[in-house]
Amino acid sequence: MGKAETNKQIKRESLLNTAFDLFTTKGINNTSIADIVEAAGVAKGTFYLYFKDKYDINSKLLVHRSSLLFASALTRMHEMGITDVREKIFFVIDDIIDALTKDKVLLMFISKNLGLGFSRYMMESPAVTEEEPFASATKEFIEDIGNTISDPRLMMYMIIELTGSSIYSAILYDKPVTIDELKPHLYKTISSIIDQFTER
Amino acid sequence: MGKAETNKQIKRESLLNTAFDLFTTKGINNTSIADIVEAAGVAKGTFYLYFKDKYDINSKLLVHRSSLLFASALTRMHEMGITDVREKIFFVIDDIIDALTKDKVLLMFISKNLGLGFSRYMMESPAVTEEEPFASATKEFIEDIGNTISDPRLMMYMIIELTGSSIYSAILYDKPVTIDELKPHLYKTISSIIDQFTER
Amino acid sequence: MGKAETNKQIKRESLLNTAFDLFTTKGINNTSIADIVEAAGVAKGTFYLYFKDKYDINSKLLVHRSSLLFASALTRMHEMGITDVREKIFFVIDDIIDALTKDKVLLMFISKNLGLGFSRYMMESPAVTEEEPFASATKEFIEDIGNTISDPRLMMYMIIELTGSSIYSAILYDKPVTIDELKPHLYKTISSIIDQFTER
Amino acid sequence: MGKAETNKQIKRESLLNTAFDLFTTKGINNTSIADIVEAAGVAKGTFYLYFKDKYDINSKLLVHRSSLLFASALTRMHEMGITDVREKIFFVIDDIIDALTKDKVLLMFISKNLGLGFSRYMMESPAVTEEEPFASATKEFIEDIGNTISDPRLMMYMIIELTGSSIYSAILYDKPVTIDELKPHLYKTISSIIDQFTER
DNA sequence: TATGAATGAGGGTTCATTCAT
DNA sequence: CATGAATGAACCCTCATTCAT
Repeated sequence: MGKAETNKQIKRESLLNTAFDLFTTKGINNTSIADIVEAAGVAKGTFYLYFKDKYDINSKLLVHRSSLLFASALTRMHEMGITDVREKIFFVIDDIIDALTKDKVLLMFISKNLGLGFSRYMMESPAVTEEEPFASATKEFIEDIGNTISDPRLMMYMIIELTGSSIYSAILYDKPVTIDELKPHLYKTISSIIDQFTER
Repeated sequence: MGKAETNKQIKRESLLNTAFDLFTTKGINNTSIADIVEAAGVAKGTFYLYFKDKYDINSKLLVHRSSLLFASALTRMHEMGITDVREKIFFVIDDIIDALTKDKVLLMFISKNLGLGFSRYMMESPAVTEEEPFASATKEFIEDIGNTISDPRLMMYMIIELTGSSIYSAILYDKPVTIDELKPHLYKTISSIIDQFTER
Repeated sequence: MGKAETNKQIKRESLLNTAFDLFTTKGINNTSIADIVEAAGVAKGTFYLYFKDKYDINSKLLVHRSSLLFASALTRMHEMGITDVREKIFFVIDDIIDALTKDKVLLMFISKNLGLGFSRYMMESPAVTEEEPFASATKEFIEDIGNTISDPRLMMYMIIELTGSSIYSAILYDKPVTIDELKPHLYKTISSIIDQFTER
Repeated sequence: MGKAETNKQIKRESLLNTAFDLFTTKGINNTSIADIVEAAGVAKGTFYLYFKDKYDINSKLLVHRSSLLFASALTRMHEMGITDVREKIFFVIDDIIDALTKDKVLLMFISKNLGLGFSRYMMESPAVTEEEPFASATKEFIEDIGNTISDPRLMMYMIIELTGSSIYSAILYDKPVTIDELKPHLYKTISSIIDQFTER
């Protein structure tokens, strides 16, 4: 609780934020630890008190930022009191797309790191995430929709892969169409994926 | 044509193949030019007679290897004498998935380089590809299906993104399901995407 | 005397013992102060309350451990009530060899630190030793044998150098012979050294 | 033979000599590779073309310098046409002591590196020495005296250990006596060691 | 063309030491 | 007395690139 403890958190946060800025601006390969500490205003040795190397800080950033993204979408979903499964899925997807449209830097950061395999990270490796709140929220969501969906994990995998990979270029470069032009087709396809997995 | 000319080609090929092996084994970041020339059996200076740096050799590899993949699928498609558009699309997708299932190293190499944005590379940047045969084949294919498809580029974009991102984990890790378990769902979804874009 | 005083001694001892273990295991060059304090379970700053640096703790260890070795040999010698000079010398040498044969780690530690020049340390530098009991015991011993030996310091120098340097490899590696095979030759040579210095 | 090859040797020699000077002046622990290359007038990277690290250059120096010492003593011995074994041994010992008395820096360098165990290095590890001429010369010498000596290796071990450890302090500090005062006693002792091993 | 020795800037990492708590 | 976060100098080592041969 003391002043020291607070100071530590400030240093850590400062390093995280600075690293995020530099990684998204110059790329992780062109960012040196010297760059990070200089911009963060701490000594070089201090970096190593908090992180193993720049890949460590990078993965911690990734977990933290993308967890927030998904968690806040789920929170809002609950606040809305939505009950229908299809509506739930669309709400979450839509919320995340909106957030990423507003925060293109975050979109680039997440895309570069996850590459193909967006969902692997989101759905499987709780060991990697290490963030209990997020992991449990994801699990809960999948169990929740499991009542009406035959294979909820596979369905979410397909939806997330399709969405994650197709919105990137649309949001950032309006290519091959703008995100607003893409959405109708995307949602129609998602809808048909849900159909496939809905028990009749 | 002469012996010298041949020797040059041998050196170039040797560097390309060696670089591919090292990049896929150790990753491009952990591969130095010293590593490449040593394994290829040429002198350090020789490298610079053929390539600008290791990113240059990497992008040339990417273009070459993935062009072959797509071109050979199209060739086989023509050989089969398929006329139906839907069948054409399925044939090409299936052929590429088969090839990548058999050559996982190539799958990893392509995935790591393209990340999200598989289709951007395949459909758009002729400047990047610089390979006429491949670029024209792609163009031709898109024009070909344009007769029955309302927005062929967007449709191919969605199909390729969905396919490219979802098969990676399935082929390499059998996660969340094996490629054989994924295929029925993938093809059903592709089918519904084609439906969306088919003029009635 | 109080509890605080005791606690201080515990910390100091803990640091000394930990340092000994690490120095003999990893070598002094590969042992950092961070290593020592971590293993000893004290804070970094605490180290500097007791020692100047790792070379300080090393030399204090050396003095302490080798003093004990020699002092206990002399004590046992007195207990035995030996009177003959030649017997005294052999008893002390034998006792130390036995002790070092049983404690090879200590042998390595002393050897590494003293290198050539075993006797310089034992016979001369009272400034380095700073340990009165040990210094006086040595002095007393030399004076004691001075009655029958012409140049007791030089004689002890030669005996100690010969012994100290030849037993190391024999005890640790059985090279070029085992310590038991070496002993007869060693003692015969020591005997002839004593002869040289014995007044007739 | 070319100019390049010569230049390489010059660089290597320069690094070796510079390192020797610095190691003997400042000690190996206080000498950085930056110090060495700066004094040698080459770039940092050049160091690594010839040596693995500073311990590598150190051990190469040790082998080279001490080989020369022993080899030149043997050469002179042969030139003298000495036939008596006892005389041979005394000649070699005397020659080396003379050389080390004249080159105290070399004496310190060798002493610091070999510590106890001078003879282990000289008599046993041909793998460490890697210098054929020296190794074979040593072997030859030992075989040579084997005709009249029962266990020539053990005898040489004892002589070398006694000599190596006792002359150090005498030459460098005149302690406990000067080298000239030590010699008579040393030789008398060596003589009695030879006696022990001489077959009657 | 081909070579490979030489370069030296640059990056990652360690660690003794300090000092506010 | 004791702590341990913070420091930043120092060091090791790599490696893309050049250029005389």
